[in-house]
Amino acid sequence: MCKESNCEKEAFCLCPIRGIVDVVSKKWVMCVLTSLREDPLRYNQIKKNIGEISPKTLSNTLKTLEHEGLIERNVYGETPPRVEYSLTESGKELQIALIPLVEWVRRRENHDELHTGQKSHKKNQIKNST
Amino acid sequence: MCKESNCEKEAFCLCPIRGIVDVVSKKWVMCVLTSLREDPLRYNQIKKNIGEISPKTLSNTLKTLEHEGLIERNVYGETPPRVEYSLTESGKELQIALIPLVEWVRRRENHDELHTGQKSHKKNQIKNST
DNA sequence: CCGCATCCATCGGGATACTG
DNA sequence: CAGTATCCCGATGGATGCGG
Repeated sequence: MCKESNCEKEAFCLCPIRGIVDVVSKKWVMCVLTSLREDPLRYNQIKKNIGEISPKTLSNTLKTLEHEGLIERNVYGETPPRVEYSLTESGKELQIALIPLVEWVRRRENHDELHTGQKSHKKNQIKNST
Repeated sequence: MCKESNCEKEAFCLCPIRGIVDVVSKKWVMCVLTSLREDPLRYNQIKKNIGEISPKTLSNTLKTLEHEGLIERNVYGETPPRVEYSLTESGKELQIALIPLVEWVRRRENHDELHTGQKSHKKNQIKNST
């Protein structure tokens, strides 16, 4: 039994993915992973791709992803220095595992537009009562 | 083209799911959704199921999930008051869409144990340099 | 070019007490 | 029972400047 939600049928418990969901929900992780889908990229290429990300945040994001085994960091001892980031096998498999979620989101957006004429979700979450 | 990560092939871009991933990554969302998988539950039943969650946090979590259309809130005008929460169709479909992710996590945990004798990920992320 | 160091604002979430 | 009100803390991420 999962001790976090006390669900009996552990095979169907969602709690095990809390860890990875914490990771992929970091603000820029999705964008970085998507940027690396095709080819290895260098730090500043990723930065330019995404645009508004600050260097510290990109740095942290890349470290987390490397630590999780989702991307690889390859250093080439050149001057000027050259560092390339690429997806690992695990990272590619993660993207595949996320496809059904992408499709679910797209379906939901379509329903929203059909019923209400606008996208209703995903903006304005409930905020803490301050 | 996705403007967030500038990825050309929008069909494969992960950015669209950032919204829902933000939601499901809230600390207790997975546990709540799992708790509701079988039957409708009342506020304090969910609370007791999960155990350590604070009332404010559970309240906010439920509001967010309701706002996202993933759960339904049913009030029965009784004394003492009775409020039941249940999954909507959309909520059930979300859980189904997450199954590949659950399986990916399980595979990854198995690999970790085979190679290192322990679970290596999901603890100690890199923290901000303070 | 690839970052790290520092400062700062914001936010999610815990603990606890209280109310309709 | 089903929440709200209040206070508090740690973590995240933006902006900017510096270093190898």
